[in-house]
Amino acid sequence: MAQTAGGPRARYREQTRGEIKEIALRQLAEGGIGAIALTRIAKDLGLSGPALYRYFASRDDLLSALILDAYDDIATILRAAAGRSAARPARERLRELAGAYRTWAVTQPHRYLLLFGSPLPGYAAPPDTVTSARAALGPFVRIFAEGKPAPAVQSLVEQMRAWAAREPQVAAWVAEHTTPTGDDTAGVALAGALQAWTRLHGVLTLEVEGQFAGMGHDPATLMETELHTLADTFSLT
Amino acid sequence: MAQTAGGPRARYREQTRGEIKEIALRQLAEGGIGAIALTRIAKDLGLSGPALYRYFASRDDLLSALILDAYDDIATILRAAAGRSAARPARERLRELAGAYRTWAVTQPHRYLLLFGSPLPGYAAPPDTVTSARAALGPFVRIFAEGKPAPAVQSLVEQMRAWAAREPQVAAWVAEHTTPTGDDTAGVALAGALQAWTRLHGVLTLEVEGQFAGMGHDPATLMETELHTLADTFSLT
DNA sequence: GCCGGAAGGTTATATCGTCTAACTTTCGCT
DNA sequence: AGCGAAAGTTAGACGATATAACCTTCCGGC
Repeated sequence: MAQTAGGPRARYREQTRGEIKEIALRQLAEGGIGAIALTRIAKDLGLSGPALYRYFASRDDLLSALILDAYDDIATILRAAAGRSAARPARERLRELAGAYRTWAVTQPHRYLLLFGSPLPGYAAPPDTVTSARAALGPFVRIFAEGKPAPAVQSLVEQMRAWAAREPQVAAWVAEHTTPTGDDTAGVALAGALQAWTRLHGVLTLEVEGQFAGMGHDPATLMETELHTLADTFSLT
Repeated sequence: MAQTAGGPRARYREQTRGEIKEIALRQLAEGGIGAIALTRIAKDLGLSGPALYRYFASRDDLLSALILDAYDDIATILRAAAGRSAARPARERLRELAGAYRTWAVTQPHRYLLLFGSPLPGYAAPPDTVTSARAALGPFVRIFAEGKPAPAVQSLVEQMRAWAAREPQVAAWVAEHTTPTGDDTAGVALAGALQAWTRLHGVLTLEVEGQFAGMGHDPATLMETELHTLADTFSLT
């Protein structure tokens, strides 16, 4: 986080915001999103009621902050996983990334659900989340840039190629993570990353929500199978 | 639904329960799960407040009913899709099933999220949901029973085979949907169905939650790609 | 050093939601 | 005809979000 310099007032403010978020995360872990209650946070802090509104304009505002933090967190651990395995073959890098992602998700399921569970009633994701989500996906893009996609995924590759061609920001984002080798690198890289992300979520949301309860498989095995076959589809080394 | 015979009292009761659920679905469609409020339902019905508790013991009780209805609904449309395409090759049957499933989800996203969005605070899924979920998956099991899985999915197939061997109910459920041809039909069928379900959810939850907003692809294409490659993995005809 | 004003905190209150308690009314059934 | 359960009512406890109106602390410029 930034240094939060400024006067002592600003520093105190930032610290209090931090404490509030901390307690909110505890409530989240204990009872899910619905259990995050400003009044109870206030009580925990020894404050009373409306004082919290000095720090967060509304409950949604607090939740937004938690969501942004979580995205940042994920981006960080994924960057770390990517760095840790940078020298290894693409398949293993994918495995490492996915493993880090899954660990994050299953060790703090409520936080994962905060990001990917049902969107809140009237809640509209702040535009920053798109940026953050992209940052998180970056490492996946890099991996699939080297892929040679099977015919079955061709139309998806084509759509992604067109997307990158249409929006310069996207092309720039891809370029940031790849050293372009061929012509439609961007399309392949984006398609692979999208599929990887989608498959991870397929497994993880079901696992984290407990929908696999009573089914005789190890979710980790399912996830690895999903990524294994994806790596095959893109002929990853 | 059953004839709900019995006295006129029972019939009236059942009808009122139906109206309550109807209004609840409307609120769900308009504002998500959080927008379902017993008091407002009561107002809509011209009743006042606590009267609803004669029909549903609690808000969670009402939600449970909605969830069960939704599962039944899905099972029904999937059965229909399976019947509609019974004579066609496995790949096309998969496509038909997935299409029906996706249509259901995207035309009533809130209802889909009711089933697969974040679980409610203290809500524990009634055991019936497991039954219902299994019923919904049945048609997928049938399709993959004919598959010849690639080596990449072997460990998953093995786990599912062991599961069926361990729990007679599961074996019976599989047998109900297949005409066993080989030895480990059950393992293959279950693994394929599980993967199909997982992939569908990966795409659909992201789509329905709007997480694909601003990404340059058609979710339908992504879904078809995902299933196409799965069909390849299982060498479906 | 001092004092003006913003930031932090308070209590009171409106509103809305779930759910219980206690009472009354309706109406099917014997 | 009338018993009794089902259906409905009002009153109210409780907890949550959020606003209003009002003190209090203390940073910072002069």
